[in-house]
Amino acid sequence: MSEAVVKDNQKPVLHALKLACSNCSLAELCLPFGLPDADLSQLDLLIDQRRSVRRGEHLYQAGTHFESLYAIRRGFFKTHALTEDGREQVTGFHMTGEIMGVDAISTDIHACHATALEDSEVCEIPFTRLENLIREIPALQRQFHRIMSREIVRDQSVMMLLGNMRAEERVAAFLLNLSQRNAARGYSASGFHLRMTREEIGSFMGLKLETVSRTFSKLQDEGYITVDKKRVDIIDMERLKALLSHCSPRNVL
Amino acid sequence: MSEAVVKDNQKPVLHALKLACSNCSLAELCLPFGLPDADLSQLDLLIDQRRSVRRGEHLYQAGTHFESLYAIRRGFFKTHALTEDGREQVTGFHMTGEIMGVDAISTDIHACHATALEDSEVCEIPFTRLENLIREIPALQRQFHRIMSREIVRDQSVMMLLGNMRAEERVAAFLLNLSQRNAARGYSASGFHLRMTREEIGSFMGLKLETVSRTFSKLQDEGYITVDKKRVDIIDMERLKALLSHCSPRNVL
DNA sequence: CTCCAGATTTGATGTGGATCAAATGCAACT
DNA sequence: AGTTGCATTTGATCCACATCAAATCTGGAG
Repeated sequence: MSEAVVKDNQKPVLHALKLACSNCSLAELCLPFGLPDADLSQLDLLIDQRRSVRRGEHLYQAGTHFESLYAIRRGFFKTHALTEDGREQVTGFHMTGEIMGVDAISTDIHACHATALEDSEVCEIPFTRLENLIREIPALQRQFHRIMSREIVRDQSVMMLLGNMRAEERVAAFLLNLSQRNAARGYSASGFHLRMTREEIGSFMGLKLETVSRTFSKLQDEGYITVDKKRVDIIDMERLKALLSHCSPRNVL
Repeated sequence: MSEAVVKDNQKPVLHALKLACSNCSLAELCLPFGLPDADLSQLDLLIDQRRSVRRGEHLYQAGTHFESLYAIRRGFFKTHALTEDGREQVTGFHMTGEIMGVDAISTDIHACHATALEDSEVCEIPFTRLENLIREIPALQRQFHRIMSREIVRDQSVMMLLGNMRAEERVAAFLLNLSQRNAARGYSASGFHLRMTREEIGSFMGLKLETVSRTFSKLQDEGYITVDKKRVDIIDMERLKALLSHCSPRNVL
């Protein structure tokens, strides 16, 4: 679908305007981090396609052939897998500047689905060409390795969460994690709009949707947060963090 | 500290004999997979140090500076982190041919401890030099990316396990995983010796040690396996796999 | 606007695994 | 052999969360 769009003639103009990593504000969260301008423009050449994905549509599906990584330019995604009996397990939530698809490198097949939770745009990064460029630019190589490693650390702290924490702690950790990631993008750390349903939160955190809902209510009653459907405001950040103090030295989700 | 070890006694002789990736039987599980001989010898040059780690000793500790990855030449390790209140969470078990330490790339600080569960030997791979070599050898680059990606996939399937499965299923999945990895190394898929305690298994699987013990007993009573302290034999592999049939990811669309 | 399917909240009840407790087994000592 | 300290097993009880159920809310389609 988006292939057709790219080939249109007027595209190259938009192209130069919109696609360049060199003028992307997300640079320091994304692949270009730490690159000098000269190298940045090489990265620009690599990303010759952008895709927009409407809310509810998938960016890729589990089982399909892997060719590209995707950097989120705008929007919000979940990655998820289905079990044989049809239940779904959410494996992550992803926001602007984050790279999706690295799990597929090991087998050349996507291990999970990626679905937009709001209207989104991604930069498509052909992986073979990225590997070539990585060999030319040490700083890009280092940043790419960091991104993969960060994903491993992130997954391992989710493992700790699922293995050790009770419901209240899990939800607190989840909210604090969203808060931090919002802050890193220049948005409010204390108030935000949830893009996912209670069920998706529960799936990610190993809880049932009813438990997520009850826990939100409980945290609200106890003055940690206010919740109004998808809107969450953290009222007492310190106390919320204190809920987790005994769970982990550093690696909180 | 490891520098000191290298200096003592007869070590350098063993060195030349045993260190070469080129004659290492683990090659296809490890970094050298797919490399032509010419490139292999370059990899040999990189690995100029081997460390032996006695049972119970750590290979590295969380919080220490990261310099090298480690390939397990012989032995068995756990990686684990401590929570503030002193509980430990096991984040993985690692056997011959596997690479440890990739989680530290993101921050240059080790995110977890690595402790030998039996007397072991590892090849130390200085990371900066590995990155240099990776830029020279595309096949090595690809294999390294696969290894990182595989770790991500592995962690995500543990997340699914912790989020979805009941105790019996978790233990079955754990045993089947060990079985597969043994088989991949040319050992028996049906019978093996557990290197870790019930408590460590429980920590990894999000269960208490008593639950692990009870579940072993239950699986034995029902004819799936036999357990005699650390020795486990899988009696009915098919039925054991069937326990998981409805949990496994369905990658078809 | 109304209608309707899905999302959320809240209550009542059940249960799997945690917790508490105690006996036994086993390896490394002396 | 006896002692010590940890690992394991097994039983009894408890509780956090799942499950079942129902009411309410919400947003999108017509």
